Amino acid sequence: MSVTMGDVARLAGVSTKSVSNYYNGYRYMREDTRQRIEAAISELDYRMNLSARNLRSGKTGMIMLAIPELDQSYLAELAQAVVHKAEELGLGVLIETTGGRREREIEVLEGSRGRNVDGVIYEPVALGEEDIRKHHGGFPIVLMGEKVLDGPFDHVTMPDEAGTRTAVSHLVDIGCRNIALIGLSTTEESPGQALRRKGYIDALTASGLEVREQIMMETKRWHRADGAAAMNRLLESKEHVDAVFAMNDSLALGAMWAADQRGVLIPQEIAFVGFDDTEDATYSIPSLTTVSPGRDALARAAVTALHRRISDPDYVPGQAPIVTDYELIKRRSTTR
Amino acid sequence: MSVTMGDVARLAGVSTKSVSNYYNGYRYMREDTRQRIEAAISELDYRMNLSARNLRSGKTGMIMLAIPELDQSYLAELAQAVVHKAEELGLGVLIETTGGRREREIEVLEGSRGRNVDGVIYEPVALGEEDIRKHHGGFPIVLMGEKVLDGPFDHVTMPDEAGTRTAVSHLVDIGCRNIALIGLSTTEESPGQALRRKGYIDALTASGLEVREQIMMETKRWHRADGAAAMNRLLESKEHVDAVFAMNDSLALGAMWAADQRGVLIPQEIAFVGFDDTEDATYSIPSLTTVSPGRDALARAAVTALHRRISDPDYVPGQAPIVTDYELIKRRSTTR
DNA sequence: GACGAATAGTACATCGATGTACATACTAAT
DNA sequence: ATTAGTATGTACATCGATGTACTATTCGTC
Repeated sequence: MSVTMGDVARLAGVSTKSVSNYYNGYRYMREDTRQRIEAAISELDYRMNLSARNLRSGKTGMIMLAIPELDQSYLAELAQAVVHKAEELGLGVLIETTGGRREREIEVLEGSRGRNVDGVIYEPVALGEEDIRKHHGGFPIVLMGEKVLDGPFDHVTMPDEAGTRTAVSHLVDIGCRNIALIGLSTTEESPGQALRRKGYIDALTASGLEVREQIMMETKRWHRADGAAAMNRLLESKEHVDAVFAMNDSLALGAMWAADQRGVLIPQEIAFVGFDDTEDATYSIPSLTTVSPGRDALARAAVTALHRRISDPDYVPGQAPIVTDYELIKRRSTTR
Repeated sequence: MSVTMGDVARLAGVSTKSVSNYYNGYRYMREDTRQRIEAAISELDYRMNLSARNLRSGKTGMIMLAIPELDQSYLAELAQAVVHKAEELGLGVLIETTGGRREREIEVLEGSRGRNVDGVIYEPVALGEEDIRKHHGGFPIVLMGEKVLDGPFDHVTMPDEAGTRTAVSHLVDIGCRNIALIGLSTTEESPGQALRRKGYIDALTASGLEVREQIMMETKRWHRADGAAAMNRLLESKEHVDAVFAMNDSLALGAMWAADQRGVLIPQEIAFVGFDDTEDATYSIPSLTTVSPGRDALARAAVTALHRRISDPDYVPGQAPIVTDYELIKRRSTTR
């Protein structure tokens, strides 16, 4: 059927092991042997069967990235960064989307989605500490998002709380006193969500402002449509609002859009801040002030940690999570 | 080391083949045998070694999606759709980004990126007909984008030319007479790009309008930043322009942003139309008129065709490309 | 010119699931 | 009672690359 290493070896007049050695960069090989092998490979148009290599070596050279969805700017940009970094290390990336649904997240965690990977970078949304401990399938995992438990996992995370605090404080600094929140969960809260909520409340409290439940809006997901819907509810409620902090850029952009539709002047009447610093935020009209959470650094850290965990059997996952730096990017949506 | 099928078989008191049969849904198995096997599996917490299965069966259950980049809304949304459809068919998706670079595209095509996949969905940008014919590595491929050659490939494509013509005609209909184009290539043109250019020129010609090279702007890539830069050049050139057709939504949004920055009124002074109907376009301020190219249908068609090609040895790739339907979505960026 | 170290290459078993070919048991109909 | 299916299960070779363990050759140095 297909060309095997044995065929190449025969043509080159060497053993299959020598061909294998050639591919694996074995040091001790005479130049002419190498050339004969190369000639045989191209003559036969040989391509190695990776399933066989994987079986024998016990590795696949692939990692899985399990995220809620790809069609959200932040996650797409994150995925892109992960793919890039993985490529540098010679790893392929299999992308699995969970839709943030519990049952799918458990499947991924148990490994019953049964993909052939050496390890997983995993962003849980719906699963809590107990679930993760219980369903973990035994393969290397790097968790993105807050450290929810001690366990044999690396954690990489962004400064949700501090970033949010800084963002909300900035709104206070420019004179806002009625700062709405968009993005609370309608169901169970993800860890990152909880921390952003906490950051918001702390910032208000620290500035002596009242925390008003009426202007803390829930959304089902974190897309533009959800932000727009939440903003509409907020405007219809007639609560006084002079600023909005949204839990991510998509929500903020959707909210801005809804406000604009109703003739609200941005930022004069209502200022907006988002979180994530996606490309969209730079080029929105008006451009959006947002928290840049070190997305690339996060992706690099995750892939690097996973790679180390896979290739070094003695590696022990760090107990402290890796936290990236953040920066508040001030743009026109908060320029008064 | 790890639990094998043999261990399960021993515990259940059957042969390994029976365990294998269990996994593969073999019809003839007594209920109590099935239950013993299930019990043994969960007792041992057994997980099948997929490399072994892949080696033996010659398939991997994985397909590759090779696209220029993930951090562009259209491609992210496309990837999401592909992952979803693939999941329905039980396939995993490995994502490889080429950056639109020739050498990377060739690597993918030759299979020297050496990933373990049954087939590839491939969106070439920098490669021409000759390249594809020459470098094709022999595995099933579905090409996205214009049909560049006859060969053992399925093609799925969007109505680039007709969509563009409709979009530009709409600008004429609302009274625009000086319609700029943004998104020409600085280097070699991709097939889709060529067709959009053609659609633009044809629409102008059909309306008796002059085709002016001075207002046909080149961009290096198709991101917002490129659109903004092109718009700035256009505005600085002092050429009279009352509308912009951009080759995709990102370019259009970047261009709109740049125009807004310079105080241009949108759409009164300049109207904008994009292509792709990404989520961003719905929620931009003002919302963007754009061509919806049937993204989901495209993704479904591509995955379905590839799946059939992989699983049915008699399947012969269609000679005619699969072309999706399009629709012009009219929004505020062209409402006068 | 003899010895150890470095260099170059080989034969064969092995990774773990599945296809092939075959052996029973059980049922229903002749 | 015999036959012909149908249902249920097994033994063993096999997929293709690589690790192990071993042999053979070369080289520098005392």
